[in-house]
Amino acid sequence: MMKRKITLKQIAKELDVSISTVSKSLRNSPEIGEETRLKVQAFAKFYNYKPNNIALSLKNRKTKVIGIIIPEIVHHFFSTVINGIEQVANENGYSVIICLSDDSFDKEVLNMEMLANGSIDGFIMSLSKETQFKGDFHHITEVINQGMPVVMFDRVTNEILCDKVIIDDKAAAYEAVQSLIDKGRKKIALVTTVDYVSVGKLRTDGYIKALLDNDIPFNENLIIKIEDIDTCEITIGKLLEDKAIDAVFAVNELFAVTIIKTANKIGLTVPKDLAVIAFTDGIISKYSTPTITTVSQNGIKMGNKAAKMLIERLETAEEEGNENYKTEVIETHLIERESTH
Amino acid sequence: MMKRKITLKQIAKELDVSISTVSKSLRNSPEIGEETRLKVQAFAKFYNYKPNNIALSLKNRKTKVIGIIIPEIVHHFFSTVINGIEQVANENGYSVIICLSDDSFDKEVLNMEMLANGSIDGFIMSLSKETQFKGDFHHITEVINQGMPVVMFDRVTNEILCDKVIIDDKAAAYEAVQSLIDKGRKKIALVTTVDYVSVGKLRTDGYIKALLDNDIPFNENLIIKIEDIDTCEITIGKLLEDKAIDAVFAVNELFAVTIIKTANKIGLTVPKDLAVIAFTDGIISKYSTPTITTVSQNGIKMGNKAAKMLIERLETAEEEGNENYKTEVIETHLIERESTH
DNA sequence: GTATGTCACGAAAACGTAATAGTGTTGAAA
DNA sequence: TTTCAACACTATTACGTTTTCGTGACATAC
Repeated sequence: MMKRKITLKQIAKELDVSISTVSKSLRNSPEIGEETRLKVQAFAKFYNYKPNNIALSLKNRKTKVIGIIIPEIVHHFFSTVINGIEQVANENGYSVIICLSDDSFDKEVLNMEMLANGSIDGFIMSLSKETQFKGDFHHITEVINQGMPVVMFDRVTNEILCDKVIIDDKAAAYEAVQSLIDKGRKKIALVTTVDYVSVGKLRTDGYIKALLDNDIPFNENLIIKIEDIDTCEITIGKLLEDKAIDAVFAVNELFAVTIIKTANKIGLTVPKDLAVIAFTDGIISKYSTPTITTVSQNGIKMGNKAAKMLIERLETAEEEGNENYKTEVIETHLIERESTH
Repeated sequence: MMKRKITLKQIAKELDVSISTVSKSLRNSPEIGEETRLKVQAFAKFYNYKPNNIALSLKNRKTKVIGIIIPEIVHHFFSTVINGIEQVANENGYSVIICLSDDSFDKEVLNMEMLANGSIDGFIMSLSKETQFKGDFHHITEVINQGMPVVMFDRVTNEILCDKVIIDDKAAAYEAVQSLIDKGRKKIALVTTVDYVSVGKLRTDGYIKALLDNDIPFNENLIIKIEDIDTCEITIGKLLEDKAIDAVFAVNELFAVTIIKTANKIGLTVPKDLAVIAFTDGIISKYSTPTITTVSQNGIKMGNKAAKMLIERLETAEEEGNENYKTEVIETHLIERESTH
């Protein structure tokens, strides 16, 4: 009971050989005679010897660990991305260490500094709201300058040069709004977030472009920006009652489901009176009543791709200066459900 | 550009003192003269010296990292628990490394072995379905025998002696069913999972006990066990049509929402014709139509507690044999919503 | 019989840190 | 003048690996 893991040194002592001999035996070095080699291997197997990861990390100057920094984890999209990252990480012998920024700049910085001191080989991250708001990215520049690769996904910034994985938010929003127009909807509102969240802005752009391309006048009053989900019902109620709209494009499914519930209270039927379409395909859309048409945002693929890019960069001899950073765009598509039927 | 992190050795060389002097200066040792100390500190600050975590881990024989093994992460309850763990871990200077078992025994074993080789100080885990089915826990016994503390949560087993955090599944199920009875429901069905998932069994026990305590005959035909969520609609439909039940207790919210949707199709109104109550308070229950009454299963608290117990055990001098393992029970309560009104 | 080579293994360095145990210089007490 | 302590620093070890470089013993070649 309570037998600490056995080390090379202990094996060496026990068998009365040198540490080098043990190490070489276990790696099947031809330098070691067969008899000794087999003896060592048998002994090691019996005591279930496994090399110590920390010692290996120190020696090899790499940890085989990927650091993930995301705003929150109780969030369908982000946890899906983690799942995607973990899949390919695991396939390639990497572990993932996860830190949450809680959408706080300070926590993001602290966590990154903590992990950057040798704990991981590279970062995969999505920016916190506060970081995007402040526009301060020095902590990211710093780790990159130290030679630690960073892959950003979803909430990215142009101010940092690194690998990125995103969806074409603008095009996807365009497609969504176009689909509403194709179904004969004329007066389409947009329910979005405040502007400093990069994706929010892009989606707004797509919305506007779709309207204009279809010669529908763009009316600023039909855009409402929500900062706090809990107090948005009044704003949404007003939108629905006053503006006589026949469709809403929401930038996330929480907004969408709130809109539907509010509409029902007012006496509007979805989709007859009001078509609703949402960004971010999550679990709510699938189980809401009516089910909600969404722009799928394939988190798994995004995570897969981000992990692949990071590992690729980690494992190719990093000849300084071949930093041809890529931005991968994950394709989206519309999942048609009841809310726009 | 591309300046690797500076080390004690480099500072020592640069300032022409010994490594020890640098180390001691940075830790404000009185052994070092003020002039030298300040000089070193200034230099270190300028070059943003931070001790290398890996080297510290190797030296101190502890990593300040907690390993988390869970079946899946795209899952409201589990991600909430992670959130709870991360909170207190962070407060105490720990990071979390997360591995997913995908409900596979082999992946669980592999991940644990990987992490157990020095990468972490202790485990927080919830058993995979397959592990519970097989009843094979040797991998857990092994890490415990190596002196690595393990805290299990939610899906636990009696066969392993270690700290545990659970909810009183039986009592909570009892309370839920009792509340249905109090509302005048007589014929209450149970929709649950297959038996080898520990929590499923306990919830069934609570259901039965509540019925019997209220002199309601227990009818085995009113219990249906679902193995695969995707093919359950037929089974559920049959239950609703044939058995003339007036309430359902579902062991998770996915079952609950499926039941409601099926009921609607058949022409039953929830809650008038059918009351529905679910275990596991997640995001679906809150946004479903009607909203679903649930037994809250406070994941944050569970994570908090699990992390506290683990850190407590890690940081108290581990005098061998003071293994008075505890099982903490997190209280639950009913969140009344529309589906049982 | 000397030179060369192979075999089988060991010693030591390196990764970066912290702590224990020295070491040389200075000044003061005896 | 000797002795001892204080001071300010250095050397060394240890954590657990892997790897490079040595080295002694023996055999073969010339």
